[in-house]
Amino acid sequence: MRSPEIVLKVVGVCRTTNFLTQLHSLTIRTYDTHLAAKITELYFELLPLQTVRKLFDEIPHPNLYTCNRILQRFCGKNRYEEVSSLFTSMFSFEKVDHFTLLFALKACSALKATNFGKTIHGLGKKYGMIHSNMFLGSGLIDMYSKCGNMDDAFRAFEEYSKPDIVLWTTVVTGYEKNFKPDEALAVFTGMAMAHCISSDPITLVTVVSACTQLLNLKAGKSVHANVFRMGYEGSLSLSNALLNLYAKSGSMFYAGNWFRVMEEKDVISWSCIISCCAHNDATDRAISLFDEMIYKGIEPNSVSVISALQACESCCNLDKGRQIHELAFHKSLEHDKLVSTALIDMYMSCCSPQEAIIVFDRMPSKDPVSWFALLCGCVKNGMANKSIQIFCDMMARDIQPDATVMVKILGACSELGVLQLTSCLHSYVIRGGFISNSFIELQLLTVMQNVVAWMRLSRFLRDQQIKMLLSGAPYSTVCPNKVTFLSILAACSHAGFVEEGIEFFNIMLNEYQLMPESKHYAIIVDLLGRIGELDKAMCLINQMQSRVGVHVWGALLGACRIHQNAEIGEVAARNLLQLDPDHAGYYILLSNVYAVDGKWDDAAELRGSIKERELKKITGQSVFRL
DNA sequence: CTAGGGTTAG
Repeated sequence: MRSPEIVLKVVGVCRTTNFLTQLHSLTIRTYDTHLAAKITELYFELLPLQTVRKLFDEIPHPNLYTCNRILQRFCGKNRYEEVSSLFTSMFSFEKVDHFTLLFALKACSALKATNFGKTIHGLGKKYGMIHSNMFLGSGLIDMYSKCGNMDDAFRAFEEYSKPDIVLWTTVVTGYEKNFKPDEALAVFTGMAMAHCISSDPITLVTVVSACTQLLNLKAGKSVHANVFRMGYEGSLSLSNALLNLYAKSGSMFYAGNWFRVMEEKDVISWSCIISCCAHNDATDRAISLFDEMIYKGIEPNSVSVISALQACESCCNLDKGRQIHELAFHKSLEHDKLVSTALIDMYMSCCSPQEAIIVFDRMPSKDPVSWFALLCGCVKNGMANKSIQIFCDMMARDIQPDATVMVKILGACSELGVLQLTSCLHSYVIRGGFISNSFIELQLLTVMQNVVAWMRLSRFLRDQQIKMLLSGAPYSTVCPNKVTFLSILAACSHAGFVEEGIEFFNIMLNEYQLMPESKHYAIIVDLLGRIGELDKAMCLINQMQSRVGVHVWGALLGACRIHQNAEIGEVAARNLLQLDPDHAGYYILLSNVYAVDGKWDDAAELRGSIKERELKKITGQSVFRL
C-alpha cells in the first residue's frame, strides 16, 4: 500500500482516526497533492478543528484548491480567525485566486476588519480580478457594508459599469442593514427606473424591510401589488417580510388578514404573528397562536419561544411562562442566550425573581444583556441590595455597564440608600465619562442629582446635627412638624440608617407628641423589615391609630418576601388586596409567598382569581415607593 | 472539483 492512487480508493471505505494518522504521514512523505486534498476533507469530518489546522500546516506544498477548500470549511464553521491567518500564509506564497479572496472577504466581514478588507480589495485590483468577476464585487460590497462602511461599499459598487441584480441588491441591503432605509429605497428606485433592471424576490425582501424600518405602509403595499403582478407570491420569505411589515407598521388587523391567506407558513411566519399579538395587547391570542403552532407540528425555535414568553410577561401569566420554559428545556433551547434572557425578563415581570435568578445561574455563558435583564428585574422587584450585588459582580467580571445600566443601578441606590456604594458609583460615573446620548445623559444627571441630595442630607444626619437641634427644641427656634419628620425619616431610609430612623420616630412620638401618619409608619415598617424585625413591624402596625395605608402593607409584604415569612406576608397581602382589589401584582406577590411556603393549592386558587378578574398587570409600579 | 444578495428576536 504505497501508491497514493490505491490509498485514495481505500479512503472511501475505511475512516478511522488510526488510518488517518497513517495517511497523514504518507501525505507528508509523498508530497501528493490529490492525497492532500482528500485528506483535508477527512480531517474536517473526523478531527477537532484545532487539530485540523495543526495537521494541515504539516502538509508540504498543498495546492491552491486544497487551500481554498480548507478556507471554505473554516468559513462554514465560523472560524474566521483561522481563515484570516491561513490567508496571510497563503498570500506569502503568492497563491491566491478569486475564490481565496472571497473567503478572506467573508472573514473580514465577520471580524469587522475593514483595513484587511481594503488590502484584499487592492489585491483584487492588482491582479485584475475585479471586473471579470461579479462574485468578487458583491463580496466586496457586502464586506464594506457589514463593516458599517457604506461609503466604500458604494464606491466599490461604482467600479462596475454594468452591475447585475445581485450587486444592486447587495447595495440596497447594505443601506437597509446600516439603518439607512431612505438610501436603500432610493437605490432601489434608481435601479428600477433609471436602469430598468427588474427586481427578483430577494431584492423585494430587502425593499420590504426598508419600508418596515420607515413604517411606510403605503410604499410597502405598492411593493405587495408588484409581488402579485410579477408572480412572486410563492416566495415564502417575501410573504414573511410583508407579514412583518404589516405587523410592525400597520395593525394586527392587516397582519392577521395576510397571515390567514398566506398559502405556506413556516416557523418565521408564526413567530412574526405571535410577536405582533404579544406587543399589541393581544397576549391571550399570542399564547393561543403559540399553542396552535405546536399543535400543528411546527417545530418551535428560539424566536417563537421568546415571543411567546414576552406574551406571558406582559399579561403576568406565570403558569404559562413556566410551561413554555419546560418546552424550551425539552427542545434544548434553554441555554440559548436570548431565550434565557427572555425567561429572566418573564420571571422578573411575573414577580418571581427567585426563578429568574435560577435561570441566570444555569446559563453556561452570560452575555451583558442577560446581566442587564437580571439587574433591571431586581430593581423592578424592589431588591435593591441584590441589584447592587449584581452590579459589583459585573464589575468584578469586567463587564462594562452602559449608561442605561448606570441609570438603573443609581435608581436602586437612591431608593434603598446605600451611601458608600452610591459615592463609589458617583465617582465611577464621572471617571467613566458616560456621555453617549443626550437622553441618557439627562436621565443620568437627574438620578445623580437625587442621589447627591440624599447623600448631603445623610451626612448631615450622621453628624447628628439634626438630632441635637431637635432635642434642644425648647431652646431653639426650630419647630418641627410632621412633614419635617417625614423628610428626616425618608432620609434615614435612603441612607440605610435603620437605628437612627427608629430613634427619630421615637423623638417625634415622645418629645413632640406628634401623631405619626400612615406614611411615617410605612418608612418605619420598611426600616424594621430590612433588619428582619418583622414581628416588631407587625406589632407597630397593630398599634396604629390612623388608617393603615397601602404603603405600610406594601413595605411589610416586601420585607416578608425577602425574609421568606409566609405567615406575616399573607396578612400583609390580604390587607393590600382589600385596599386595592384590582392590583394584579399583589395577587402574584401573595401567590409567591404561598409557593415559598409550599401552599400550592392556595397559590393555584389565587392565580385562578386573577384570571377570573382578567386583571392587567400594572408595570413598573413599586409598592415600596413613599 | 470551490463562489455573490433575503425574512422573525434581547
